Amino acid sequence: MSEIHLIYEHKKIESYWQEKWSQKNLFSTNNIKNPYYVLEMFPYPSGRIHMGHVRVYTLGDVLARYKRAQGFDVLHPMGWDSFGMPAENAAIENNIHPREWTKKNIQNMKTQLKSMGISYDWNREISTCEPEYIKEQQKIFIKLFNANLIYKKESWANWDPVEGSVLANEQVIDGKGWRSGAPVEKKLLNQWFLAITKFALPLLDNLSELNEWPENVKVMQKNWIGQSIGAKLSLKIKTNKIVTNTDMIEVFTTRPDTIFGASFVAIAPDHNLSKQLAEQSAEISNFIKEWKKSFISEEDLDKAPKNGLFTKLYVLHPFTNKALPIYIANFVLSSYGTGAVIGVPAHDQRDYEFAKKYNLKINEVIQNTKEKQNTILQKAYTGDGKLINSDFLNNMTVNEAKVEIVKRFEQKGIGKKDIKFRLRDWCASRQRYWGCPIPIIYREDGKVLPVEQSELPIELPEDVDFSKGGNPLENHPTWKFTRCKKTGLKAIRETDTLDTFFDSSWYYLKFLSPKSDTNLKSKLIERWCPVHQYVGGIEHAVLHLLYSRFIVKALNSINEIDINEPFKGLFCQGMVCHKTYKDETGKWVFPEDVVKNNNQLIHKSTGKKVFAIKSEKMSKSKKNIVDPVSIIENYGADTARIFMLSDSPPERNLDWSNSGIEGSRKFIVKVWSYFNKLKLNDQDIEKTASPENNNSSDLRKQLHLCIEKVTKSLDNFQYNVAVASLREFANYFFTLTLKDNNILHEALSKWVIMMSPLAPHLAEELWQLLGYKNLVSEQKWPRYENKFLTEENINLIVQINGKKKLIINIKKGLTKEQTERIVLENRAIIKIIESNNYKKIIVVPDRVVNLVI
RNA sequence: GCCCACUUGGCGGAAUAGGUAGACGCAAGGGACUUAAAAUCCCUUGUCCGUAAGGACGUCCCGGUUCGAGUCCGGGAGUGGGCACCA
Repeated sequence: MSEIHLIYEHKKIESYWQEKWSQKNLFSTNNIKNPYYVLEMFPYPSGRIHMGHVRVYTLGDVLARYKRAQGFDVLHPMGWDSFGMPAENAAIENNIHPREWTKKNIQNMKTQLKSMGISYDWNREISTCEPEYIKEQQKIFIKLFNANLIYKKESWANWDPVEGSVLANEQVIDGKGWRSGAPVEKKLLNQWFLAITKFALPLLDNLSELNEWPENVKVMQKNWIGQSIGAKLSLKIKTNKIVTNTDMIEVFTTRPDTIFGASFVAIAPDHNLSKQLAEQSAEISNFIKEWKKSFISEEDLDKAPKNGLFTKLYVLHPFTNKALPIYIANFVLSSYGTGAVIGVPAHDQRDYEFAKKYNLKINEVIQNTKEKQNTILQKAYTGDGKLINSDFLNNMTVNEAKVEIVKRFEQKGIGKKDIKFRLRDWCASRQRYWGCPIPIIYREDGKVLPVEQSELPIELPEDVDFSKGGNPLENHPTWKFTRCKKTGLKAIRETDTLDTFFDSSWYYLKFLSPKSDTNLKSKLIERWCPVHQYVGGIEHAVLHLLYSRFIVKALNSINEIDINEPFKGLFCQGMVCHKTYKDETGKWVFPEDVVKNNNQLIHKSTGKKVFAIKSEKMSKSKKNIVDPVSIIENYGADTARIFMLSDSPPERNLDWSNSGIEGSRKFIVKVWSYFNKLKLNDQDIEKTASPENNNSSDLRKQLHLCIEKVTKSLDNFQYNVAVASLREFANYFFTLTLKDNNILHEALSKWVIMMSPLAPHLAEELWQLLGYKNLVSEQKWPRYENKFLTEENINLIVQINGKKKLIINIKKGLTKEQTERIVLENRAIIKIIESNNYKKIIVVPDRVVNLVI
């Protein structure tokens, strides 16, 4: 029999089915009977997709297609996080307008995303730089402004000298700009802040309700918010000859129970009192000057020695009336708590180090009850124990003492319970052009006012000059000059633009009304939100995800929205990694330039030795990027998708390998060739629908096992296991033909439906080869039936002392006694128990029998 | 330093409730087809002993609970991530 040599033309096949889906408008929904909102973090339009995008969008698409097959009304939109620095850099470097550059990039990336065959509803496409988006965002800004949740304040900002802009705290990594890598400087600026700290407690508390979020993300947010429960306490300054307008110092402590161990008070160098003292003392002002210099280099903070300067002032201990010296100390932060601490060297490591250095008393007040330790402390003891040397607190536990001492503070009117957070308000000002304009005017009479609703959106001027550096909006000849609509008074526009994290903190709401005004109180939001499943990188664990939660809570608190959390389910995928190589000089080498010669790695063209470094996240600088566009071109989207889903669990890192992508391709071609050989027409379908015979019962069992495994794996985000189960079943049916199995057609049909979320183009092609005229993307997900899974016989494991000795195939459902008899009558077992009388027998019916000898 | 996660063959990884460890794939080796190669197909592949039948060991290390532990508990090591003078 001559066989026609077939070639799997992925380009033709994939574009054909993409066109079909689009014609049928298959992925568009306006039904909200059974809503399921799948969202992947939208990309910055850099112009080219990378493997990280391929992975996250494949994962999201599998879920969207799977849920659609299960009968959900799936919302699966895509848009563009299109404001931000790179567009402005491109404008400066290539003399192209940011808008033009961005639009071109969006076009390119959209084409690339479309070639992946993802089931997006492109009718809902949004872009954060468009007027419709800006308008809604400015409305939100004004709402928050009017509710006093946005305010302006002068503050030390992290100034990135390369970007020429401020950075949020979380955009500073190791004292360097997160994007530019330049050392960050301190600069005093008047900037807009969002009052996220007002929501610190609900942001923290509601984490426990997010039970479909990964635990590690919640832990990161918890640490980021950083709640400390303690007490604040006012201490009276003993002699106040020098300072006239301060006679109390307020301190915050989480260990009020150790109050009797206090031996000093330390204040921050930029504490108010320090500033006042500096005016009168050259020594103090010099100390502060020195501190300011070291303030800029923030590295090795823990290694930095603890320095302090005695102010010659004392406070009075509130209970013993003893005088405690006041120090100005470099380890006290003005930005946390009250900028002043009470030093208890015996029970705080920092205080301990400080006390050792300046010869201050170390008074032990907590006794470790578990281990008897020497009174000569080697380091501070911070654990639990019994209070000693503490007057009325003696013999209490730490927790009892905390409660009691706060009571005493309150009685004396000197302090009370207090909670502090590490979280800082969100600085949302950027001194940049390519961002959402802040809808605020400064009127000539000094009033700071939001722009009138009717004037929205405030758009960016198109004619800008980037050549001068600095903020182009500030430098624009006319844009910022305006008038107050109500009074006609002259006014100047705010020239700062918004941090792009503001743009991305509410975009999931905009998808619900992409083309019209967004009504935050609409039924649409109530029905579709919170997003059922959000998918994205863990790098956004605290920034984007916390800001989004805050925006929703802030709007909710002023009754502008009815939801309280933006994302019900969250999934964080791992990175895509690839081998890296370095040559002897330490320079990165492209993996494709490395060849193996006599068991040594050498550079293809130079012949020099190279060394394999571990697999790392794909990045340009490490030269280990694999371009998805060329992979899709050469292998097809389905091959790329299958590779992305195989082997590694989605939450872990995925190692790119050429053999892996080849393997995926082989699988696809093999399946397709098999279906081609079976090719059917309508009549054949009817023929195969003959009554079942014995031959097919095993196939049916295997099929239902496969359906069960795939369904459960997909439900648990174990996409690698789903692929494995689908391949396992394929290995089984590859050996079958329609002639000898009358339910093969049905089995293959169900298998193809299960393949369709993973490799949708291939699945459509196979569906057609099975003789169907409709689309597999419209089919219902198959159900597994337990009646086909129940087996007549099972393999009973027989163990001796817990070690597997024998497997007996017996009838399922036998009683304990029946099972025991079968085992004890088994010849091999008799042999064993004849020589060693057994002491005990454990029988778990249908599973295991264990003989103890 | 503090907090969290992870550790299973040569590699990526499977393993409802503690009950056949290594599914599925990659790599490797052998064979078939071919003038040859590629492609494809078939077989082998945790380690050790044994010609074999078979046996012993084996899920980072040490200990515990249990008839039975990759899975539960205690201690330790290593890797990765987050926070880091936060009082």
